[in-house]
Amino acid sequence: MAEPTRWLDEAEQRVWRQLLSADCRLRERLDRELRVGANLTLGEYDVLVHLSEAPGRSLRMSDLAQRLLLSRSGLTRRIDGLVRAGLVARRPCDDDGRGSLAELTPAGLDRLRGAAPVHVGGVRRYLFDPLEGPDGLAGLAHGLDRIGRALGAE
Amino acid sequence: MAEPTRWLDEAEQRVWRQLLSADCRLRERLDRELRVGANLTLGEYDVLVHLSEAPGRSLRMSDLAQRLLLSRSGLTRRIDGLVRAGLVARRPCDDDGRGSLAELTPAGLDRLRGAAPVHVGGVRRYLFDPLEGPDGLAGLAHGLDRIGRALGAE
DNA sequence: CTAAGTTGGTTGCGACTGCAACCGGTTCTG
DNA sequence: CAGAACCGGTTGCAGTCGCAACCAACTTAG
Repeated sequence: MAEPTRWLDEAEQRVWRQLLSADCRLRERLDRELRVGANLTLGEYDVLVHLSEAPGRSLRMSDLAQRLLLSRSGLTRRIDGLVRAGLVARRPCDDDGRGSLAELTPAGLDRLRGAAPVHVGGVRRYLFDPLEGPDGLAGLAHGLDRIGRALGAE
Repeated sequence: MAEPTRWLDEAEQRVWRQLLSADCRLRERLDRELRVGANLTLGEYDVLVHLSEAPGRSLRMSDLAQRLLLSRSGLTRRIDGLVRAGLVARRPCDDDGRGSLAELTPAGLDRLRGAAPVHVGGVRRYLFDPLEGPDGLAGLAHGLDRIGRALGAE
């Protein structure tokens, strides 16, 4: 085999670096806005969103960890913090003695309602407004979809 | 003011989540491949790349930190590791007694040459191959460019 | 029914990061 | 030519993360 390595041309290199940079700065910005506007981390916000969309406003820990692209231990600690803050509660799982459910509390739902406008505003401002245009969104969506499939494959 | 918050529609929500997910998994994958294939972190690789492209294969610490989107303290420690590994050397800055230069060593350049094919292969496999197609790259590039400008503005 | 294997969640540990404080060197100001 | 303000780099500290080890509960095989 020993393929001779097809290097990246100028344009590809620029796109690649822009992707890393844009994403990094985007996360940073949104996290900061969320912290000052709703006293929530982007990661914590993500937990609340996923729980709020789940039936019963609750999810198994492992399930939630997978959706958040987080290790199980990472989720354990993130939930610890949210429990301390009273935004999430742990419940034992009825049909599996090992399991825990993370459940959104009323306070958690309130906090989420306060945070959502801040977050959505940022996403609009930094992501979708700049993409405004005919091919922008569709092209990006298409590309991301195919990248996602490639990542999910092997 | 008190705008009524324009929520994200279904498609926008999907794009946004895919962007976060794709980028997260992409970084993870590339980092892992680089670790096993060249014994380098993605962050360390990034340092070597930037140094190798700089005149004199060296850069001021602050300058480098900015390019890497890293805090100064973060860079100090990343360079610490690379110095211990013999891939980078610190040199005092001639025209400014406070400054330090990070300089790529010959060993660092060798290591970079070994790592580059691994990294480029991954970027091709997970980013550009999936984007193959007429509008894919151009659309994504355009979008990223505008996002970058929006992030850089305020 | 019991023993082995598997799965869900937590904990110890080390790695990495940013912020704030700090120190020496530089530049501005009177 | 001082003294103040500033700047570049490093360090203490706290927060977050993944991996490996662990325990308890479920499942499967004999």
